[in-house]
Amino acid sequence: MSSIYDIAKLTGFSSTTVARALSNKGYCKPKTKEIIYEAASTLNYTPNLSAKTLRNNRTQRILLCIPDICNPFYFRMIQGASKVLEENDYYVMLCSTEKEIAKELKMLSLLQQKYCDGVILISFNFCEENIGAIRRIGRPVILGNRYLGQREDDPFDYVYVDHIYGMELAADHLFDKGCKNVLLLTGSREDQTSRERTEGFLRALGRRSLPEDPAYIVDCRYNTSGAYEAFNRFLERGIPVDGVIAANDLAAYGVLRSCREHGLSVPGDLRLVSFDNTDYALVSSPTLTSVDMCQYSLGEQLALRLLERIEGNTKIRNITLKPTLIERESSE
Amino acid sequence: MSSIYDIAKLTGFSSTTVARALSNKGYCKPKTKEIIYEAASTLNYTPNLSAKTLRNNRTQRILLCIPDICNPFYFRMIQGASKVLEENDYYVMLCSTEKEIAKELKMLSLLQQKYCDGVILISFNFCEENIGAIRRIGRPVILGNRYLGQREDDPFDYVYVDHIYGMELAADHLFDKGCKNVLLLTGSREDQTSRERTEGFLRALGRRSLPEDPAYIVDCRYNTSGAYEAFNRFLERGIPVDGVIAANDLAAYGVLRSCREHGLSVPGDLRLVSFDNTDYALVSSPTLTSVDMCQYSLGEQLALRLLERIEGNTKIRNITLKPTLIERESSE
DNA sequence: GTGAAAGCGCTAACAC
DNA sequence: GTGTTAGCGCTTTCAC
Repeated sequence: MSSIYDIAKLTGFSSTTVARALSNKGYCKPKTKEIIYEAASTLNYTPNLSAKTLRNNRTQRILLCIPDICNPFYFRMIQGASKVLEENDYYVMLCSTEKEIAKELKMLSLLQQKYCDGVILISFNFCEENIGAIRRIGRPVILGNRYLGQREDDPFDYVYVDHIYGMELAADHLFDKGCKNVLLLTGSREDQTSRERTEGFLRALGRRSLPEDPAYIVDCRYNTSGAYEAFNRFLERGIPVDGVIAANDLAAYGVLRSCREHGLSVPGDLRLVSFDNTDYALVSSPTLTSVDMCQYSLGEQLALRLLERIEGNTKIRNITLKPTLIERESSE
Repeated sequence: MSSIYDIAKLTGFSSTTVARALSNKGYCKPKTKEIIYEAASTLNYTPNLSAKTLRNNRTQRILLCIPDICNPFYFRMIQGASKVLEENDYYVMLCSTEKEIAKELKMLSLLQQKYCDGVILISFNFCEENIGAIRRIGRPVILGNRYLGQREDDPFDYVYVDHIYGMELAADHLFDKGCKNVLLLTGSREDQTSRERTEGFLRALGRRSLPEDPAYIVDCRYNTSGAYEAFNRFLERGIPVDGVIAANDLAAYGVLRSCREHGLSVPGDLRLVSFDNTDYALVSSPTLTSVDMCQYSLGEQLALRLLERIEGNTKIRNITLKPTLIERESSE
C-alpha cells in the first residue's frame, strides 16, 4: 500500500535515505534509521516486488514444471530441488503441465516475460515447438531428461538418470537370486525410457548368454491396472516365470494383486523388482525391492546446474546419475 | 529483451500506437497493425510482466500453499483449484510450506508484496502470528480448514469438509454390515480433525445406544507404520474386533499388513473402512472402502470463493462440504 | 485516430 | 553522508 516516498514524506528524509535505511546498504545514521523503521512500521510498508524486478531484472524465482503433481516419482525430486533453491534465496513455484504442449509453452512464455529467472522442465515433450521456443527465448532452462539433439550454443542442459544401468541392476539382482525366467514389464516402444530400459535388460541377458525371448517383454503402461491385466494375460499363456521386473512401484501392485489371485507367493514362487522406490514400495505387503532413481539428488543437481546458468556459466554441461537397488521383501 | 519503445523506434510509430496495436484496444489501422506485428516478431518482443503488474496492480497469479506435496490427500484438491483458476485466466503457483511457520509467513509476505492477487492456504497453522499477518495484510485469503475465531471484517473465509459427518458415514456403514466391535484409529487429541472425527464416532455409537469404550479409540499417527504398530498392539490385547476405521488410506495399509501377519482376512474376519479415497484405496488388495473427502470440489470451492473476494465481494461466506462413502472390497 | 507525457515503486549514478 | 534525478516497460489520460 505505501511506498518509500510515503515514508520519505512522513519522516522528512529523502527517498534515497529511506531506501538506504531499509535496504541496509550504504551508510545511514542509527538515529535516522530508527525513525525510518518506525515510520515504515506505522505505514505498514512493504516493498513492491514488481517494481524491484522491473528495475533489477531479477526475480529470485524459479519455475519447476512437472507433468503431473500426482505422480509420486516426482516428490523427492521436488524436495531436492526446493532445498537447494531455497538455500540460495530463490522461491520455488511448482506448476503442473499435464503433458499438454499448450501449458508447456505457457510456462516458457512466463520465462520469456521475465516472470522468473529460470525454469526446470521435467519429462518435457521434446517436440520442435517446445525446443524451438526454448532456443528463441534464450534464457536459463534445465531439462530433467536426456535430450539427444542438443547443440553447442543451446541455452539449456539436462540432468538425467541412467535407465540402462538401472535395468541392469534389477535384472542382475534377479539372476543372482537364481531366477531363470524373468519377465520385463515396461512401457511402449515409443517411450524413450522404455527403450533404454529394454536395452539394459537385453544387455543383462547377453552378459549371461541367456536367450532373448520377446514373450518376456510386455507393455504394462506404467500403472497398476495395466500391469495387472498384462500379467494376468501372461500367466494364462502358461509360460514359466520366476522373476518379474515391473515398470514402477504402481505396476508392481498390479503384479502382486494378480499373484494373490493366482495363488502365487511373492517372493516364494516368483521374485519381484520394481522401479522408482517411492513410498508405495514401503507400504505394500510384501515391501518392494525397487530401483531408486535417485530422485532427490536429481532434483538437487537440476537446481545447482540452473543456478550456475543463471550466474552466467552457460557452457553446456550435462549430468548423468547412477541409480541404486534397494532390496526388500519382494525379492528375498 | 525488446520493449514497446524499440518497436516504435523501428517502425516510426509512437509508442502509444504500438501499444494499441499489440493490445487490440482502441482503433489502429489494419496496415499499421500489420507493420507493428511484423516488427514485434523480428525484434522478438515480449511484454514485461513486472512492468504490467507495477502499472495495473494485478498479477493474474494465485498462490496455492499446501503443507506437503507428497501427501496424496491434496492431489485432487490441487487439480480442482487449478481447473477453476486456469479457466479464469489465473496462473496457479504451488508452494509447499512443510508446516513451518517461517515458510507460511514467507508466503503471506509474497501476498503483501503484491506478488500474487490472492492466496489459498491449506492445513494452515492457526497461530496468532499467522492469523495476525493475514489480518494485517488485508488482502484476499481463503483457508482450507474450519477456523473458529473468525471476525466479521476478516479478509478471509474458509471452505471445509465435515469430518463429523464423514465419520458417521464410516461408522454407520460398518454397523449396517453387522459389525459389533469397531475400532477407531485416528490422530492425537490435539489435532482438530481427530477431535471432530472422534465426535462423529461417538455420535454414531450413541444413535445405536452402543457403549463408548476408550479401548476402541486408538492414536495411529495417520501413517502406515503408526497404524501397523497400533493395530498389532491392539490385537495383542485380545479384545474382540470385527471392524476397523482407519485415519486414512495409508493407515489402512498398516492394518492390512498386520491382518495378513495375524492370519486375519479382510473383509472376512474384519471389515475395514478408511478415509480420503486416494489412489492408494484403488491399488491395494483388497481395494479399500474409503470416505471421499470431496477433495476436488473442495479445491474448486476454494478457488471460486477466492475469485469472488478478488472481485471485491468481501462479505464473509464460509462453505461446508459433505463427504461420501465409496464402497469397495475391504468392507464387503 | 494518433501522439506526448506522466507515473506505478524501486535503484543506481552522480552531484553536492 | 545525503539528496536529486533518471529510467526500468507499461498503461492511461489528455491534447491535438
